[in-house]
Amino acid sequence: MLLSTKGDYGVRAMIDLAKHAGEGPVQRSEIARRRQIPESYLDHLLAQLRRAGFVRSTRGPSGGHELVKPSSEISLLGLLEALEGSLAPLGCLEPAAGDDAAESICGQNWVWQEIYDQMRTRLAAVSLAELVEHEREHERQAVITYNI
Amino acid sequence: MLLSTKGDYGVRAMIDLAKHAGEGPVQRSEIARRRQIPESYLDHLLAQLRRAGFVRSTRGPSGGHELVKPSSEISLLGLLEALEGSLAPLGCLEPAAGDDAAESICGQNWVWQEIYDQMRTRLAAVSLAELVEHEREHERQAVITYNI
DNA sequence: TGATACCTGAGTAAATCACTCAAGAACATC
DNA sequence: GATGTTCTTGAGTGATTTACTCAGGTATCA
Ligand code: FES
Ligand code: FES
Repeated sequence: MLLSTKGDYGVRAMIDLAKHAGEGPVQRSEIARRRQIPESYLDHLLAQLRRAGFVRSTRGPSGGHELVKPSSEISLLGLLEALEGSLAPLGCLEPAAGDDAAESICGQNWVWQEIYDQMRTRLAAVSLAELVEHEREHERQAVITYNI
Repeated sequence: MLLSTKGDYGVRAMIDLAKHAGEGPVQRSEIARRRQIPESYLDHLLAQLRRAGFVRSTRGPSGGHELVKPSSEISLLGLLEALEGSLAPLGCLEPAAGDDAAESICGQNWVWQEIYDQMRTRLAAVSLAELVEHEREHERQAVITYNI
């Protein structure tokens, strides 16, 4: 598995923040409840997101977290790489300082390089705003189904 | 990282076998040396590949391993899935019996489903024979470079 | 029968994962 | 300025996975 809970939870949290953007700070306890994330674990993820410059936070009563940039300017790629580090499917694909000796010994390198590039391109093209929109659409569908 | 050394070593070994197909059994010690794989570890990988039906082996002096099918009929996808299990980048994408409740709670599901499908399609389209051919090409290039 | 090679399962050190806990620092309100 | 709320940080932990090794066994050939 390429993504750990870190990436998954982190994106969930960001979707939540994006959904409530402009309504003032959102508290971690609310995010945790709504998105089913252990609260004490979410702490660390929010800290990481803040250090990465995606989120700003205020302390004290009625404090919480909010997005720094508009959600349309945040790509899924940027988010996930901030949370997970490199998304490379293989160690030898990481840009880890001139260690391309592996290619000569291992013949599947090029296929994975292709796949990795495609993956990154796709992830870069998806914005947080799009994820929120998708979720809203999904909710509408659910309501319609329920009403029938 | 999606792939562990298991998948990497396993494919390396298979490339080696494909390269020497038709020349009788290849010994694990040779594979290990040529492909830089710990020999005692390779044992387990070859056993797994045999159980998965990719390789047949003969014991005793001048024994070893050889491919069961022609290398053109072995896809990289089949190989890797036999070695690594599912290649799903996220737990919730595994076909693990009607657990699609995750989609309703997590909004990035669909993007990864797309990426996963593309990845599998690409991997299915690459055969072991192609990997060998690529490696041969690479060797030729290296020789030319060396000669200049 | 003995040398050669594969086969198998147990074991293991190190790393990573998915958290929890506890102490602290900033902030708002009364 | 005391109090309670909320974020902040680091340390610690059990479970799991990774990447192996090792010891003993089995089949085959000469
Ligand atoms: S070492 Fe990179 S693909 Fe094998
Ligand atoms: S739970 Fe599957 S993408 Fe988040």
